[in-house]
Amino acid sequence: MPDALSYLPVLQSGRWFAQLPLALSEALLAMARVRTLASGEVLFLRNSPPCGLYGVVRGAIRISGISGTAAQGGSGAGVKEAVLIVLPPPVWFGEVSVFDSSTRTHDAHAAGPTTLLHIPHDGLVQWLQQHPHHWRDLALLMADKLRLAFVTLEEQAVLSAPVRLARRLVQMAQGYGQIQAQGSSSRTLTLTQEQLSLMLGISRQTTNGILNDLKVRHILDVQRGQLEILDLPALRALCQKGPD
Amino acid sequence: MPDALSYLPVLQSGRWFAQLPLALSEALLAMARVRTLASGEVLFLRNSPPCGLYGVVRGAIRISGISGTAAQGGSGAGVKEAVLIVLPPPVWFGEVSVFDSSTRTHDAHAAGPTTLLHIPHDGLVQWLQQHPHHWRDLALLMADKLRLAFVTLEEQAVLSAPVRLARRLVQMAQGYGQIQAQGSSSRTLTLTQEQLSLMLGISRQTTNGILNDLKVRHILDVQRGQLEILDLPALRALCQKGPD
DNA sequence: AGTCGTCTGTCAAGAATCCGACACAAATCG
DNA sequence: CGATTTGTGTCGGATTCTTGACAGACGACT
Repeated sequence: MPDALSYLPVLQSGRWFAQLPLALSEALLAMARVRTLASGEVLFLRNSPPCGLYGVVRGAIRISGISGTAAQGGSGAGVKEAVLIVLPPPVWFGEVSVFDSSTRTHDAHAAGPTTLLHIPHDGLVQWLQQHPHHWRDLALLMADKLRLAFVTLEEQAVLSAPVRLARRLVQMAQGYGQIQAQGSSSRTLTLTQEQLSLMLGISRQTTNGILNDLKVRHILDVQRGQLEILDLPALRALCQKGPD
Repeated sequence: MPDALSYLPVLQSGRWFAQLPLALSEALLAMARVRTLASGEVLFLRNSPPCGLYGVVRGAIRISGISGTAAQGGSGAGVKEAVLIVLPPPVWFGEVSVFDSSTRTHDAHAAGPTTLLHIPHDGLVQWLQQHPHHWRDLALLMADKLRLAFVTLEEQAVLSAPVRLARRLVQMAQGYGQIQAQGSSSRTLTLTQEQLSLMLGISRQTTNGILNDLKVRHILDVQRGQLEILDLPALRALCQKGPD
């Protein structure tokens, strides 16, 4: 089991972590426990008590609203799963419960084999009580997410499905604003079309149609369970309103 | 000009403010400046620098954004305004910028004659630096909003328009979870149908249709520029999935 | 190798929603 | 007071999206 320190390079590529005061980032690493999850394994479920802060260092975590991985196609009352987001490295999450000690609002599953750093709740809170000005640093994580949520909410209300899809892909490629350096103009996203459709609140078929269109235009490469962005500038251009 | 203290009863009805440690709530009141706005007046605009924290004590503040494509269509194509939310007393807002000192993500206008308490940015930050464990208390405001945003995001993706409308009305009637005591089973909301439609991301016509349906069923009273909830339990019942 | 489950591609029917248009009522304002 | 603006009610056609269904492709497992 590798030490938390060995993931420092990954973590440093994240905007939030990289900007932390040394005292806090070192304390986080010192308190961190490395945890690995198999694909699909549950990290926590809705309404479970606060368990601390997590940082993704490998794989991804799927945050979803209504659990239902039973995979029964069944034609009955479709209990739709609402995937909120799929978090890639080096994103940190779970901080809301650290602040208000309230229960989780969503389920968290591993999307593929995943490695996390886990900062247990009690230890973190105790440390913060002794170093209270770092509450602000932790709160910056919430501030980022709140801004992101506002943007997403606004887009959802105003933009058409194809544009929303394009924007989401761009956001994901940039680690939801958390990845600092990039340089590479292409990037591979590991998720199924169905997961993507659930994130956008549209049907799988519609998603498939839009994806195909992007594929024909050589903007994306679509493969089983993953998407590769071939032409990021073109994708960005589609993020404006113009449908076609 | 009344003193900030005179608004204490209103403020105390809010969940967040009421639960604050005395030291913080007293400091807020001491730093607060009372500010009144005429209907439609601008409080701040997107991209403006952080100006501090605000608490609504009378009237309401409309938080809105515009899908910012700066494209001036020759045909005068609609620049859609996306209303995020209309904040009634005793809601506090503007805290995100206090944490990250970054610019505003949205426009804030007065929806009707409005009175605010304004805690200027610099003074608040300075005070918090001297009492750093209160950063956490302020962060609770963000935690509440993040939870609310997550729920809204999920609803937007999964629920039908009529259900979303019902839920939004219920939420508004409860001050988005910020109003503690209630008791009154009816409540008047001051907003136009168009604003409501923009909040939900549906067209005015669709909104009008749903509203009419609720009116016929004596759940709502619909008047020019305002809605009155007549039957809150019935409205709550509609918040489940069943369309009709 | 063969089987099975998942993911993808595609179709057509039908529902929901949007859009432009228009009439009308209520507020606002000179 | 009449003129203008703003908000509401309503229509029908165009558009988008959903639903359900099915076939093929790929990967995993025995």
